[in-house]
Amino acid sequence: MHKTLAAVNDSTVAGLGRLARFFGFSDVMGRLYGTLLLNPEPLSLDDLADGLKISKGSVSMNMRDLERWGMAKEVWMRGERKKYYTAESDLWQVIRNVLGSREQREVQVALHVLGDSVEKLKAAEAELTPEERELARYYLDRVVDLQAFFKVAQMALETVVGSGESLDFDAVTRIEIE
Amino acid sequence: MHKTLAAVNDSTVAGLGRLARFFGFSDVMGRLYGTLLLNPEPLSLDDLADGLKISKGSVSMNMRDLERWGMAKEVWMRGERKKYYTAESDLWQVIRNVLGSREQREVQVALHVLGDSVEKLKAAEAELTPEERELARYYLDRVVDLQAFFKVAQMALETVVGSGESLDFDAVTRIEIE
DNA sequence: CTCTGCTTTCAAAACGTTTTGAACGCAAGG
DNA sequence: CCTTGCGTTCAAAACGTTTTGAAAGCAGAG
Repeated sequence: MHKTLAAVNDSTVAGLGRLARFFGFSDVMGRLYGTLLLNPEPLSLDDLADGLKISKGSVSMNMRDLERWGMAKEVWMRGERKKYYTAESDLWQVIRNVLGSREQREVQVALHVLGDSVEKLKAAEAELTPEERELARYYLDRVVDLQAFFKVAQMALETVVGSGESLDFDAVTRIEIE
Repeated sequence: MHKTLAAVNDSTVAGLGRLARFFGFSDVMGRLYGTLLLNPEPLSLDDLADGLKISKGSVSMNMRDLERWGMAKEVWMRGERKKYYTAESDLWQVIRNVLGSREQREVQVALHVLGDSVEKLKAAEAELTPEERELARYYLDRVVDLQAFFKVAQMALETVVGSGESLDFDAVTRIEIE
């Protein structure tokens, strides 16, 4: 393959590895996704293992995860006994999958815990000594601050996750903040 | 201390540990920050080491990081030889520090690499075989998609980082894809 | 049913990160 | 000066995660 193509392939695959790490996935998942993304044709487990120089076992496990997250799909090649995969190439769909089913849950949990804290602090007020009561108020201020942060996060996530079904990438480059 | 206060303290400190991890910091950093956040008075290294049951060496190193990130400040207590710290309690300030100096750089780098790829692909076109040329076009499409994603991220970051005292939430939800 | 070629599993090994604590450095007080 | 009480450093140990490869599983073909 021409060296320019190889270089672009390498940096893209490596970059998606980084991105995967950033989102809390394994590096390998990102690299597998990148490899699939840059291949017009579906690839088999062996193709992927060879291409990335990792064991087949690892490919097998990571591909399962990629499928679970809606980042890759299995493709049936007629007359073939191997499994073939392609990348889900709609990046926004991938982002929505991840944010929707993982980050949103995290934020919900955090808000729930913080809400609990607020309730507990208020409920306990009666049985506190004056000193403790002062500290409780201090806690309350801090907990409310944290709640504010998570509420913003929640809304931001809802905005992204709830955005239109299919997104036109050419249009994205013309994004504007009012 | 009253058990309610202790419980709220525990869950908040643990939660901030999680949050720190999410943002790519160590768990300990988050817990130290949480401990400081919930203490009206500054704490010494020993206080922190005792409170979190970790070694003084670890506290020392992690506090340095917290300071670097603008998440905690040293406080001079007159007549004391110990170092005392308080948390930077303006959460938005903390968020802006982190996003501004770390995430934004990451995104810049990514955009730069992708821009390079686009250039290289275009420049190499002349010397490619017809097959390679087709693949190059395919690569270009994918790289442009990734660029679009990072541009959105860049704008979102700019919105948050460039916001004033308190984040104008409407601005976040108005990052729109046309 | 058996063989064949592929996928999946999982325990062990490799690897990377975090934590510790002892040694060191440093500054203030005597 | 020395001593004392801190903070910092860093190598070693503990710990956690990822990768591997051999073995087991499974499905289709004959």
